[in-house]
Amino acid sequence: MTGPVHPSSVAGSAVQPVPLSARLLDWYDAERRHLPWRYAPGQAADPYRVWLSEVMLQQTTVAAVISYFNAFTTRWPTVSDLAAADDEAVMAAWAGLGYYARARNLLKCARVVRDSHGGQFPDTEEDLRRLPGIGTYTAAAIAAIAFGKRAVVVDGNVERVISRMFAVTDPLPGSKDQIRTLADSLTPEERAGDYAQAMMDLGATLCSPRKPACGLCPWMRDCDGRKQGLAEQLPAKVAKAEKPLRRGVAFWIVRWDGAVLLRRRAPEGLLGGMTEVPSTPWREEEWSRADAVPYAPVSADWRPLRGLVRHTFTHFHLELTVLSGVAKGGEYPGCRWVLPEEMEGEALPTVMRKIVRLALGQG
DNA sequence: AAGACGTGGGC
DNA sequence: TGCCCAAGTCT
Repeated sequence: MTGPVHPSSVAGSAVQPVPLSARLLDWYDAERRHLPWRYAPGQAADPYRVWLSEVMLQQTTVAAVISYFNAFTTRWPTVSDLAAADDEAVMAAWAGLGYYARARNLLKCARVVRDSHGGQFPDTEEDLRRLPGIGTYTAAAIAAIAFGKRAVVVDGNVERVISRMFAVTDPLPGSKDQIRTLADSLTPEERAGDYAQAMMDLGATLCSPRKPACGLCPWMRDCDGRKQGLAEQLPAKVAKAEKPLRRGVAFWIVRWDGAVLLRRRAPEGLLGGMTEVPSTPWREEEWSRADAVPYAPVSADWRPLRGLVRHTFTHFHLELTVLSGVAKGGEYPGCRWVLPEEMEGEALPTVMRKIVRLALGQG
């Protein structure tokens, strides 16, 4: 045997090997999943919806994205609508999805498209790459899916598929260039968008991180990783650093009418631009009451709430205790009074909603 | 050019 | 329970 056996496209003696890409596309056509941002074959993709979905899907599961995508496209049907939106409204609509720099860059990008591109997304990877929040992957994905351009689309799924297919044992992220070159070698000229989505779908379904369904894979016979019994162990990755534990004290400040004092976080950095329950900084050292209270935006007769809020971010664990106090009201810099029934519409990230839940539960 | 940057689900 | 993971980007 000199190489992989390819099925023939036509029965007969003139055996034409079917390229790997064609076999993947056949699989995709048969297994095509219906997602709100996906279009029927032959239907023109709306670059706005492609862009929005790709940004939402960065490091985020399909299941988590669907309701946000539907909410955004209903409320802001075009990139011009989004460009005209209030920052606060967009941040509130994004609340819970995570990686909030994406939402800040989403607005920046929409406004650049409006102001510098006549309201139309550019159609080349190079120009897309210049827009805020669009990196190598997203530029390639939009070029391929929205504009049908051949592009080497490499996300985490593709890295997994390719590293298995070619039995790349060097660990990520060092092997990224190698994987990109190999991915390039398989990428066809035709059906660029379908091929990109097919690769990602393959990684998301059959070629999954654990228990890959090799028996159903259109590339089963060609996969070096499977042949070598390595598939499930790939891609290799360098070990991640341990997450430190940080601690903080949050201040649940209630006014006579039940309104709670919330604060706007700094525009950049962790949870940048989002709303918070005021708190001390988060540090590894434990807080004494005397250490913490000077960070409260108001003075009050503090009473500790029962329990603890635990939350894990990408790079640290967080434990928050909560001090509750009653304040007279008034204005405080960067702060607003919000009734509990209005919390829903606030740009409160999940960790902050955990504090709200804890406090309201002891109302 | 490592590290910052969220969250929820699965095992 | 705790760790790994998901359609990455920015600095």
